[in-house]
Amino acid sequence: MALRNALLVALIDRESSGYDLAKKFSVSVANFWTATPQQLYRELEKMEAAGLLSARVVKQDKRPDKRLFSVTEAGRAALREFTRRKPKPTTVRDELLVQVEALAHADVACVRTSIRSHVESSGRRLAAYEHSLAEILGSRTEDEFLATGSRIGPYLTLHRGISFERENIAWGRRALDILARRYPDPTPG
Amino acid sequence: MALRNALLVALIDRESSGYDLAKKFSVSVANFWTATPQQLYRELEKMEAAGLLSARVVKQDKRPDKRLFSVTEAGRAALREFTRRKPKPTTVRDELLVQVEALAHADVACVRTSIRSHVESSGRRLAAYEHSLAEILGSRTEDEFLATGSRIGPYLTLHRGISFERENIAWGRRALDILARRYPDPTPG
DNA sequence: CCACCCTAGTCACTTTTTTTACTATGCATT
DNA sequence: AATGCATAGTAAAAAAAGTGACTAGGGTGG
Repeated sequence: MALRNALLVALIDRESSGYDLAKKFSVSVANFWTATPQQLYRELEKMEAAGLLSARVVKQDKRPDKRLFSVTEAGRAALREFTRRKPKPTTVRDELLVQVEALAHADVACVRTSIRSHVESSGRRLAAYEHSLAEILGSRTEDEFLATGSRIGPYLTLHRGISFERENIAWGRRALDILARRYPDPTPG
Repeated sequence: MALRNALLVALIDRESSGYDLAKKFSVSVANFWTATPQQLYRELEKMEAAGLLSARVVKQDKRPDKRLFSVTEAGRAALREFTRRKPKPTTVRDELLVQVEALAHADVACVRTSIRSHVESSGRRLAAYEHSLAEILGSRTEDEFLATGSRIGPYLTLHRGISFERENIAWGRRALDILARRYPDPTPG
């Protein structure tokens, strides 16, 4: 029932297909919720059955048909009701940190490679979030936006995502430095 | 199969009961993995059956018996093998951020309350992580520790947890400020 | 003395999530 | 001509996770 709320939010301003949502969940929404495409399609069906969403089929030229979902009045009410409840504590599952915690018993070279690739994907997500933020701000400064803008919610979650990814990158680089000192590469000669 | 690795790490330096682990997962391990006590007990059983752990019962005075689990050679090998594989991407599920994203359609007073309580629990976790870090460092400076210490892995994951919680707190406070300006409390008079 | 919390679990059930493999079409490469 | 990639999904099963209730002794506060 939790993915449900994330879907309501993702759909509230714009009707989308499952496919659109899958992309959205791999970028902006990824910031606070992760889900696979299969999860999305299933949950969308259930939500339509529950009357939270309505769907219409759009035929396309040279492309498969798609079903566009939009939030119904009942869906809006459910979302508002959700915002009144106490949110469940954040859950994090980070295999990289499990590997790092196990460092003394690990294959350190592999862990270093994993950290490097983690830093890279944080860099990609950071760029995507910063791009979205720039889009939201438009030509306004942050102060102007904060005084008058309408998308304060997305602004705030994007900022959280941006600082999270920046910290990921800073942490990863520092970890690599420390590991390079403690576990130097075998140098030729 | 992923909780499994987190359990191997949590047990690798010290045999523990399910109950001990539940506490550990609610503090230090919470940093990178979350699990309920039921999950732990179940997974411990399976891991014992798979030969990754061995268990012994300890009778206690004035307390229920407990079963202490420790990692076997096969368990160590499995952990090392795990560190060689590419870690799965981090998953985050944060209902608070879903609520914030929905701000324009939300009960703002409730969301503000949720942010406040989120900031408070981050504060508690931060204090716990900083305490653990101080324990790891002992009387050494960070530089001395980094040059000679043996618990580099836990040091690094704790640092990640600390910066994460600090960012949570900073973000939450800023969000509350912004919301206070945009949605002022109804002032009497 | 009762209510409640701490230790140390177990059991049953339900929901959620992940994994794997499919169906189709069109477009651009090689 | 075959290959892979993007679009736009569907299906089924297995694994993992979450919820709630229960046992049982001991200690603590009011």
